[in-house]
Amino acid sequence: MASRAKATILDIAREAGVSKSTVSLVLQGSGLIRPETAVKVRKAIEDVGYVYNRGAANLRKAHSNVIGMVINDLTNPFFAELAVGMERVFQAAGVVPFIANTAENPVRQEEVLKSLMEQGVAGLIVSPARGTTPGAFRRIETAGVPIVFAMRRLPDSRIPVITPDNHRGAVLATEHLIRKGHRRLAFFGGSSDLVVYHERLGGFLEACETLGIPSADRLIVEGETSRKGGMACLETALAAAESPTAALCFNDAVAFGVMLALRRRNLEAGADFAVVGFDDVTEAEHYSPALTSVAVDTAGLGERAAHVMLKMIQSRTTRAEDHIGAVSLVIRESSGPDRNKQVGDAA
Amino acid sequence: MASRAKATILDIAREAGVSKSTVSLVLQGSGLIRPETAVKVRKAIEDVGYVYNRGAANLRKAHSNVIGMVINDLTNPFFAELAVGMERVFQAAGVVPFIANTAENPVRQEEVLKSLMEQGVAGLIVSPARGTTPGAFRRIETAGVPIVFAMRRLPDSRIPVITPDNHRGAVLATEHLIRKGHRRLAFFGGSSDLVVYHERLGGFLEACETLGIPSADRLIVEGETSRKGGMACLETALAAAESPTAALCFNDAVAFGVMLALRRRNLEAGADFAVVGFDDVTEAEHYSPALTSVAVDTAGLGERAAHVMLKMIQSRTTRAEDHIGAVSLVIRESSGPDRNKQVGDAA
DNA sequence: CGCTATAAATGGAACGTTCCAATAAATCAA
DNA sequence: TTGATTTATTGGAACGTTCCATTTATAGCG
Repeated sequence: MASRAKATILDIAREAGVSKSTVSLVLQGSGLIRPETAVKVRKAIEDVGYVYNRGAANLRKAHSNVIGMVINDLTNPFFAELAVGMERVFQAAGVVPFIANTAENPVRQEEVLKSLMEQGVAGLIVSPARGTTPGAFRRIETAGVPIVFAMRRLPDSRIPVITPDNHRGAVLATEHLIRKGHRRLAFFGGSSDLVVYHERLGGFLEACETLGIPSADRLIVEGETSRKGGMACLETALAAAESPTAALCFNDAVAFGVMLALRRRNLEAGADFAVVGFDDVTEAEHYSPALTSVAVDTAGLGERAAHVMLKMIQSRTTRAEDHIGAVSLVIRESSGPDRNKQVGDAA
Repeated sequence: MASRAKATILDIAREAGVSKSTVSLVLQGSGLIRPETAVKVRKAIEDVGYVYNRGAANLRKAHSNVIGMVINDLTNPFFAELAVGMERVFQAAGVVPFIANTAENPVRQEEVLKSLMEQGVAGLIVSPARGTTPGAFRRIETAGVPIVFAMRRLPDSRIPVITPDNHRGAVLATEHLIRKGHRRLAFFGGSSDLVVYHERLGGFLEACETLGIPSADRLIVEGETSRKGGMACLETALAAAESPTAALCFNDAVAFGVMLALRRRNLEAGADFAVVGFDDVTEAEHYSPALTSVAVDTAGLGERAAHVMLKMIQSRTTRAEDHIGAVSLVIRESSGPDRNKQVGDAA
């Protein structure tokens, strides 16, 4: 079976009785070759079991057709949804995205980026790992390879970013809680080495300010952005002197953790303690009680990021505008008794 | 900034005052070069901002260092965990895995495989999409590129498979339910175009047989392998004349769906209807009630698959033994009142 | 000192493609 | 008929690496 030395363009040229140039033209779908010749060549390709060597091709061609998607945590369904959104667009454009996971580890990220670059990617969409150093992408920038950041930004970088309107989302959610009558509020989860954290926390604080919640009645508990982190946050909060009655969580994972911790204490999310999440992952709707959350249109942002990348590649530029995606509050049961059923308006 | 024509090995040779061959040797970490020379060269590499062109290298080298992981559904945390397990091993081996998602679509899978092959991957780990045609991998086999199937197998293929012991897992789970006193049992979710389905259902039926549950008291409901599918299954089952009191679900997603549907009917999983899942995803433990499930050591299977792949590449063979992973039943609340807290023994 | 053995560095050919300039064949104008 | 134009096809020179066979420098030994 396994025909030894793998077939090259010359083998199929010989097989079809044409020159290698002709085969190359056929491969690229050039309109210059006579249809009958093309058919003959394609048959030879099939017969020989030829596989195209893109590495060799890229040696001469300017651009490759592969795009790298670097994701900081694939096990988080949120980022998986993001990846899927991007994929849809790339597929339609005939581009194959390769996904690489950094597991929130900057060192791993470095390796992954290096490898992708060596592979000759046409562009990179990155959701940077926590703790990424500012210079981590300089190498790539000077190489002239377009990059787009998705969901997360770096403190002082000029790389275009596609992100939801975190500030506005946090404002919407916080206002919602205050309007429900809560006067002592908490912000749960996340840590200050993430720019997103500041954006979301900022929105929370602004809404508190505007609606007259004194800073003494705001509790901020940093923590892991996971279920476990959320559970810890709730424990901390309930141990406080004047404990809060409602919390905006950094993301849905934290919110799920909070709800679990509540249940363990025989408290009910919604009735005894209001919980609002962020990101509105698909699970949120199915939880019990269903989680009120800020919907960010994850897949839509993924699509947008992919489009921006394609545009950048096409116009061979390394610059693009940021995109701040609209958000909306999806009100479900976890934020309190089900009195008003309307959905928050989009930003 | 972006130094135009990107630097090659010759540029850095000139910069360092050595020959291109020397640079190549340094790049490969050959012990032949004098340490001081290596240092000089590495400095030049840094100064010039050189990026290695793996495509060019692969033109001469036998093997590339990239391995493709083709996953049928990245949004399913189960497969994401699998991917993460593989990654761990590959990272340690200095190999970079590229992940591609097929979204359970055979056509997409075809594209993805083609692209990966063109990229010159050293090997492929594949969780085949549902409905994959038997011949889909012939191309790759004849090209002599090693493949391993993970979690799923194809009906009549000689490609090595890494999979959990589905049959045994189903037997364990079913026995557990029967020992709890249930006499009318259901098997929920999945469909017969999946080999796994037959394995799991087979275990269920065998256990029923052995422990004397007549076939009239076994209900089999096919359905989507998702929450939604699970909800539908339960409705169907409760509508039956003599409805079952317990169900083994095809996977955890189905089980979650069943529990949601129970809650909507104001029934409690465990007390009113026993539910057992399959795969034991991390969520299972955190659900309420916590889900009894067959643990398959997902990440471990991923690691195993990666190891097998590395071994195949190293020994340049395209054959390897199948690996059937041990499973264990993790008993939690969803399968009935919390009387016995022990964990099922491994297969 | 000359000779061999070892260590370090090197030039050139090859890998599989693309692309340009050139050719060959067919068509048209005059 | 000849030349110009169009249509298909083709050889050869890149592209950036690796690897083999050499060359050059260094050391060892009698």
